[in-house]
Amino acid sequence: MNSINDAITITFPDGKTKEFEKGITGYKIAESIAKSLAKIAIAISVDNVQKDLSDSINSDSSISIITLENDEGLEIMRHTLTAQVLAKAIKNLYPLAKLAIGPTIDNGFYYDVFFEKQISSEDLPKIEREMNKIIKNGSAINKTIHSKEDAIKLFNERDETYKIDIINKSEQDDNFQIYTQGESGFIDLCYGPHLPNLKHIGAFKLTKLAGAYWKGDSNNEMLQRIYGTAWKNKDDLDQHLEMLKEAEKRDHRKLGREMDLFHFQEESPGSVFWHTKGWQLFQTLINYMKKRQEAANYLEINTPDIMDRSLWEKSGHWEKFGDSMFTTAEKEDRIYALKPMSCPGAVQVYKQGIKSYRDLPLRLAEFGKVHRYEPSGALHGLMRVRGFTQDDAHIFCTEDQITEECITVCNLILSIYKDFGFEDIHIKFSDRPEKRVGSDAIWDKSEEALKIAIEATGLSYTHNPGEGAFYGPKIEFVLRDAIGRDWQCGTLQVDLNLPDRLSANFVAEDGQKYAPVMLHRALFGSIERFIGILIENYSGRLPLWLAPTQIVIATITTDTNPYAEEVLKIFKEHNLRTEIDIRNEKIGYKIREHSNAKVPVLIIIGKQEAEKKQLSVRRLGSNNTETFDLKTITDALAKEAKAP
RNA sequence: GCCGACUUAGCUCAUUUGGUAGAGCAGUUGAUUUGUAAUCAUCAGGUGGCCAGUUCGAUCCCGGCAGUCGGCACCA
Repeated sequence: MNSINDAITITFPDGKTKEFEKGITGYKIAESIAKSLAKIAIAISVDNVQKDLSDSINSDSSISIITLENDEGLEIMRHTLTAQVLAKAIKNLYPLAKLAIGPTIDNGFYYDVFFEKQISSEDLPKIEREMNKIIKNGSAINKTIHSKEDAIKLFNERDETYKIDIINKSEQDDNFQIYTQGESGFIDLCYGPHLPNLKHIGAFKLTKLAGAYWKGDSNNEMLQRIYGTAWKNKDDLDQHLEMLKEAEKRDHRKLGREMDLFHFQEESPGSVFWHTKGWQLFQTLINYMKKRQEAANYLEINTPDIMDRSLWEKSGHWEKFGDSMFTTAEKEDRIYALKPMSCPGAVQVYKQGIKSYRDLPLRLAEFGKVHRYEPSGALHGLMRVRGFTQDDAHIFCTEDQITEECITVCNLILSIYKDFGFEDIHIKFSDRPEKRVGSDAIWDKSEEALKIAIEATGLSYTHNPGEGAFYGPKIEFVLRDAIGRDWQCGTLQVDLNLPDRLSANFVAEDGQKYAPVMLHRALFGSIERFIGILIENYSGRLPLWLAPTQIVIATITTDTNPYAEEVLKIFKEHNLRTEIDIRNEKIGYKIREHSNAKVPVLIIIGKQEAEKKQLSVRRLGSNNTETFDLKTITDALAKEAKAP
C-alpha cells in the first residue's frame, strides 16, 4: 500500500501503526513517540533485530525502542562498556596492547587482550579510572560501514592482528561495522548495536583478571581477560556486589570446615576426607535415594573398583578417556584401571544368565565410587573432585520401552529435587559429538527417543549441539538455587552402543537375540557435589531431616542434668540425632556455639522446664523460644525429622 | 594442563629496606551454677608449605616442586 510513494508502515509494540518516510532513523521514530523517550532511547529493535538508533529503516517493520530499563538495553550498555570504554582505556594506557574480543556475559562483560607486558590485578583500578575519564567525556559513538579489504586495512594500520584474523575468517565480504568515538582515532570492530552516547553508561566495576585462550582453544596462545560487571545504576551494582558477598559466605568449602563436615589435604588432591557429621549427611542422602529407587523398582548391585584395562578398551572408555583414568602398576602382566564410571560393571552383571524380553526393563542401581584424573586446575571443593560417588543406575530395556522409561526417570528426578527444595529446574539436551561410537542410524534413533521423552515431560529445554556422551545423547537437569545460581546435577543418557560393544543381549519374542538399550541415569549426579550444592543452597542451615546433628539439648544449670539425660534418651528412641551440652557454661555461650554450628533445633532446659517436664525450643535463625510439653514436641520433631 | 595470585599456630590475620615470629578466636587448666548469640584468669601452641641456592645470617631475596584460590581449557 505504500510501495508507490516513499512511505513505510511502522508497527509499535502496542499494535498501533504509523507511516514514516522511508529511511527514517530509529532516533527519529523514538522522537515521534515522545521527546522524553528519545532522550533515554539507546537502540531499536526492528523485526526483533537490534539496530543502532542511527540506522535507517527502509521497509515496513515492527519496532520497539530499547532503553536501559529492559534487559536488552542493559546488555547493549554492557557491550558498549567493554567494546568502546574498556577497550579504549586499554589502548590509551597500553598502546601496544592488541584487542581480541569483548563480549557481554551474565551480569557484565569481559575483554580478551594481548599485552606486550602482562598486567596484574593491581592495574585494574588504573584502568577503571581511565574508563571513568572516557565516560565523563560523554562522546557520541559513530558507526561506519566498510568492505572487507578496507576493514583489514584499518586494523592493519593499528597492528590489531586478532581483529584482522576475525575479519579474514568471516564469511561476509562487506558491511563490516566499525565504531568510533569522536576524533580519538580509536576504532573497534563490532556487530553492534551500541549506545548512541556514553552518557547512558550506568554503574560498573572491573572485577577480576584471568587467563583465557584465544578462540577458547587450549592450543592457542593465552590472552589476559579483564572481567567487569555493569548495571543501570549504582543501586543495582551494589546489590550485585552484595550477592557476590553472600555467595562467598555460603561457600561450601568454608562452611564444610566450620560445620566439621569434611576436609581435603595435600596427599590426595581432589579427594574428600569425610568427618563423622559429613558422613552422616552422606548416608542420609544414600538412604533416601535407596528408598526412592526401591519404590521405583530398581535393584541394587555393586561392582569392582578395579577391572582389567581390556574391559575399558572394549567399552571405548580407554580410547576416549584413558589419559584421565587411574591405573595400577603392572601386576603379573596385567594392568588394572580404577573405574571412572560404573556402566561396564553393570553390563557384566546384566550378562550373567540369559535374559528374556520378559526380564526388561531391568533397572540396576549402584552407588559407585568412581575415580577420574581431573586436570589439577579443574578441582574445586566438593564440586569437582577426583574420587566421587555416583547414584548411578542403568536401565536395560527394549527400544519400545525407551520413551516410557525416560519419562519415568524424568518424573522421579523432579520429585526428588522437590524434596530437597529445588523446584526451578531446566533441561539441557545434548546430541551427537564429533568423537563418538556407533552408526548414524543408531544415533538418529536414540536422539529421537530422548527428545520424545523430554517433550512428554512438558519441561522446556535448551539444545546443546554436539555435547552428548561418546556413546549416546543425553539430557542434563540444571537446578537453580536460593540465590539464583544454576547447578547441573542429574543426567539421563540413551545408549544404543555400549551394550552391543560389551556383547549384552536378550532373547526377544521372535526367539532372536538383540542388544538391549541401556539408559544411564544419575539423579544427584555426584553425592559429593550434591552435598556441596545443598550446603550452598541452604547456607549450611540444612532442613531437619538432613542436618547431621538435629538437636542439641543445652542445660542452664547442672541440677537439671538428670532431666536433660532423660530427654536425650527419649529423643534417641525416636531416632532423633541429638547431642547434649551439660558443660558448665552460660546459656548464651552455648546458644552461640550451636547456632554457629548450624544445629537446627536447640532445646533449652532450666529449672522451670525440669520442674514442669517441659522443653523450651529455639529454632536456628529465630530469636524466640517456644515452650512445649515433652511428648508434644518429641512427636512433632520426630515427624519433621523423617526423610520425605 | 594453561595464565595469574596466594601459602605464617586448628581458624582468621599481623610482623617491610634480611638479624630465627605476634594477636584474637578455638584448645588446656582453674575459678564461676549462670535463663536465650562470646564469664574471668592461666597455660600451651610454629622446622614460617616442601626442597635447594645467595648470604656471617633467610619467613623476607633467587630457583624448583606441591597445594590452594580466580579464570581458561576439560568434564564419560
